[in-house]
Amino acid sequence: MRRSQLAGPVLDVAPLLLGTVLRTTTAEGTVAVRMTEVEAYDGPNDPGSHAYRGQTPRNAVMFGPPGHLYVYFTYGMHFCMNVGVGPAGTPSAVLLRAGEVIEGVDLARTRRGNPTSKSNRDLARGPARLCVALGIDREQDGVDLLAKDSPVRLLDGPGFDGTPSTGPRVGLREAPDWPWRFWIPDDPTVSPYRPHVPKRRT
DNA sequence: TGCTCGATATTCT
DNA sequence: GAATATCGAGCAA
Repeated sequence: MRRSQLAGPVLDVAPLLLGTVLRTTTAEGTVAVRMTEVEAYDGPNDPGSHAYRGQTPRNAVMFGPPGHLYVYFTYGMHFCMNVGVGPAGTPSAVLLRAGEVIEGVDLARTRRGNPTSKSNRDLARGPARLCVALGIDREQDGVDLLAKDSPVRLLDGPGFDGTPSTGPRVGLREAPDWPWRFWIPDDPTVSPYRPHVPKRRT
């Protein structure tokens, strides 16, 4: 993966990220994940995007140059991670939804809090789980994924060679029918589809 | 197996 | 005040 590739239209870039390897290195050790599921968010044209209503302190990274990490905190409890794509000033991003842990499995299991009873496929199955397994939080917001000394790196690699499956994005209120979710067909680490359900108050 | 519910940052109304 | 790009514990059937 090169930065020039990430500068393209988000719907072209999103499937390219399938099968690529993301590696984090911290004092605890190294964890690497092969991406199996992503979603595209097309900045100002997409009512489901955090950037749809303009720049805020939280989403500022999406407005910068491509190849930087956008991390946000949601539901009072969870982190999710995106790769900023498109040229600077275009706030498009690809949400990383799921992956397969291929390096540092023991550390990932420890971070997920259950070293024995969960199978490996659940370690990074879902965007919040992916962040936990990789040790991602707001500290990593804005890091350059293509810099050699970065704590979070998108590695150069072949990526997924086949035809990705597509479908509606998960859990969105706005534009739930746009098929901007991409995943590797038949991969067991792809997260289950959950439609948006409005929260009920008492 | 399939539901309801809580955790509470950030943004929007 | 209310909704949200979520997850998993706890409970009913």
